Amino acid sequence: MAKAYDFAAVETPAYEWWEGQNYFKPNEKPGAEPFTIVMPPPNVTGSLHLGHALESAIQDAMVRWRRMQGYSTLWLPGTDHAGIATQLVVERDLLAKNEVTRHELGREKFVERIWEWVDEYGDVIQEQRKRLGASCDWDRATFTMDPGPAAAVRRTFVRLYKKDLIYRGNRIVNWCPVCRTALSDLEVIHEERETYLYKFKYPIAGEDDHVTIATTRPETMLGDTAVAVNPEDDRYRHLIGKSVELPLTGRIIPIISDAAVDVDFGTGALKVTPAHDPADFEIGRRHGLDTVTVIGLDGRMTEDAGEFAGMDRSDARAAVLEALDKIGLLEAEVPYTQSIALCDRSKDPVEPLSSLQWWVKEPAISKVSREAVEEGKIKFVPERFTRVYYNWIDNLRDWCISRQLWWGHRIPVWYCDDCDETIVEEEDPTECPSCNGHALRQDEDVLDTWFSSGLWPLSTLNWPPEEAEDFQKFYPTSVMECGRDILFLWVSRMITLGIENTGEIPFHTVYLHGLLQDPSGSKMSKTKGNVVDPLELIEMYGTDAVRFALTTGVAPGNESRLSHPKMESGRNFANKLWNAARFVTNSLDAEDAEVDWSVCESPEHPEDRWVVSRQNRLAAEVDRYLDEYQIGEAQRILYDFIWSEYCDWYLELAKVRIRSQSGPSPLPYLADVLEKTLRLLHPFMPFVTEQIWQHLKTAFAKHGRTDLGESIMIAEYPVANPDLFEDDSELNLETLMDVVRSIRNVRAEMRIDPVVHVNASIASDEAADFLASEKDAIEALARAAVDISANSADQPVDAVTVVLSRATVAISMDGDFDLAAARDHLADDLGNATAARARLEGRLNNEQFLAKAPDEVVEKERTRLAEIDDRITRLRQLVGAGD
RNA sequence: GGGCGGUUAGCUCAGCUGGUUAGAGCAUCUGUCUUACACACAGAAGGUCAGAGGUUCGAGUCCUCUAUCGCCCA
Repeated sequence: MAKAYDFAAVETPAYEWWEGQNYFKPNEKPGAEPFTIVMPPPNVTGSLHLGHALESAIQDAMVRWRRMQGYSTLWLPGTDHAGIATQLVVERDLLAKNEVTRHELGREKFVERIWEWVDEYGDVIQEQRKRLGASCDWDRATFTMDPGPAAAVRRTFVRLYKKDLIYRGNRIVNWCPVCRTALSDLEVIHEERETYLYKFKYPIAGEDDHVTIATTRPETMLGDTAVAVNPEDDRYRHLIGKSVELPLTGRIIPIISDAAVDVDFGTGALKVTPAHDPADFEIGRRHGLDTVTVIGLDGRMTEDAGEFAGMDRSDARAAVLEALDKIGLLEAEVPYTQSIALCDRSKDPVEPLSSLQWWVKEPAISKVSREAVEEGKIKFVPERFTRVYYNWIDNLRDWCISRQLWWGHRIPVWYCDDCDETIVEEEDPTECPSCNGHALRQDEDVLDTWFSSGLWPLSTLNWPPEEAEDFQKFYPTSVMECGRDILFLWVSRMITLGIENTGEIPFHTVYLHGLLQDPSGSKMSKTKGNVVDPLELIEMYGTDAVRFALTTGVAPGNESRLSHPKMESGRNFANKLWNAARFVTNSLDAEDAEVDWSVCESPEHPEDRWVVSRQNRLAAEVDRYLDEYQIGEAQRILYDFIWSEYCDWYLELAKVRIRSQSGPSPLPYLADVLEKTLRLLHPFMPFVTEQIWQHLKTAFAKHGRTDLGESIMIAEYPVANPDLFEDDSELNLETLMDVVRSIRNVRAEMRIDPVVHVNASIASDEAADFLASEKDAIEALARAAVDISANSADQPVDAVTVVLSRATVAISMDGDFDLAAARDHLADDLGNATAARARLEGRLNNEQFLAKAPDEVVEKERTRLAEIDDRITRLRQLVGAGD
């Protein structure tokens, strides 16, 4: 093995080999329980970003873990057609290359062009994902515009329409003049901006009086069809029933009373623009007001805006203000912080417009989704998202699903021009069922992209039909893992549509990860220019390191910052593991006698018993954490075990025995524990573990062990054997470590040259025999000449003495050293111990504690008290000895 | 306005059924190329767990309030 781990040479070949071996496919073992994750489909136009990397790392870890446990594991990949995004990308490309607009090209040709684009670039992002080690079944990859998903879309639309859960209606929508389409509420973001609240005087018709209204959107006044006041408002009650002369238009509009008017906002008098404000729209409906549309779909003022017609809406705002000012009707401009609605894609202000769109009756359809969660059929990780989800469900409004785009699933609705019949069917109709006419026109619009992604767990499994093999086997899927930012946009819709279509939940667990931030804690975004390309990071640190950095020490649902030190730490860990393995394989290679593997489950030597015990506890803990979806914690304890126990202690201890060739050989444990630990770690760091495992396999084979199988990724995930948990060995090794550490500490504090050996006299009541058996180890690790006795009375007085919980260590050496300082240390220790004793005693003298605390806790405290008493006795002797 | 979070070492964060003296990585200080690893080793220093109340034998952990930062939905 090379001196350092070279990830660059390993990763791509390993991935290709795995894929070629078909390891990513669900196993066909009879009786194997399925485990399925449906990958959130990235946009076809997208390229891989860190969010995908995080998502892949988590999902791949879950999937690899379950696969190794023997589940018939399926991770389903796919891509999303991403309506607006893709249309814009191709539109720009078209303009740049061919200098034609999509309108010049025409719908049919343009859609063809998008398909060409998708065929050419659509795979890029998933090819990139392979670099992350994602073990998904690529043969099952699905695209949301494929015939399968298209059938799912039609089946669902028609079903919902026939159940009266989808309707077409004229309502206020969020209109993006840049994207030229309606948007759902979820595609609108809100941003606080410093603007002005303007106050206008509207003259009362036929009187020499006026009413002052306040607005943040002056240009809409051209479309006002009433002024509304609150019926309880004494200031304006006398005006109700009168009219005002709408400035700049000359229209006479009524003053009406409506309880919805907030008396405290602005002047308390509200200008009502039913065509351009959702609240006004409702007022207009209640009072039968006219609707005057003054802003068009292109964001320009319409003919009804009179002299302002053709102006851009923002120019019109300035012009209206100027015009009103000129005639003395602009009363005031007050600075005002306003939350404005922006299109999530174009970041342009959304224009509320009244228009005819298709809607899903969300409140009605989503009731079952809430119930599924309430009944515990679907669980959120972390659990707090349950409440977030309820809050969302309880405040739902209808979902606008039609989009004025060309790219997407065309709405399966046809209108008969002969008889006005509306036909909603899965199959394209050839004639009107009502009049048998053929003048059929399909609805021009396409569906919201999220409508088809909402069917993802169904369509990736080839539903419809219900009989589809994959659907039968893998639905409901297991875990839905995605960013918490798409809980409403995506997860809730999958739940709703899954239950609506099949009567069954689409997945039993929703695991939501937090968002990634840059090192300073800012959200990563293209506009900020702080996005990091995961592929660059992979080049720098290796895939395993990047995966490790993304998911270790991160709690589910929490934001995390990614930094270079974190990735360095991951890279260093991979290298550490590599080098430990290098030592093990070298040691195996250097051993002439064949290693006896049969002893692995029955260790004799205390060091071996210890490491086997620790390893088994590790396996148990990792299993528990993974069951609880605590991937970060699982990795943390793996890291700790490998670095701080296996490498720092077991391996160093083993060296001593290998050198001296005395006692039972540590080699079988050195190798076997490493091999099992690699398997435990594999789901998180797939490449380095596979590579090392292959080296181990070769080294094992030389010693007659050939049970390792083809690849670590299809090897069995280790299961803890509680029979091998060993409290005594663990306690003994703790004592050994304490002794070694105490000597090292004294050496460092006394600035003793590393080559100088010191003398250590160790006294211990309980552990003398054990420590005596570890004499070689202690001497080697502490660089000391050691003698061990059961009685501390024999220890030298002119030494630096350290009192440990199960031993007293007296360190002496030639030359000068500061005994007084050492004695001060002891006095401090005694002080601390006495204080700790007082606390313990207080607790144990408390009858409430004795009565109410569990027996084992009380017992533990008693043991501690005995230990501390012992310690205090020994400390007193030493402190006294100096006097 | 409604909802959900965060506040733990200099920095970034773990700490999920309440139970020893609260942990890690990075940074810092001291020493070391000790034959697996300087992407390393050994040692050290560093915290009133935001604040105040409460529940409890026992609170970083549960409850209430306050401060402060953030996110989501209107």
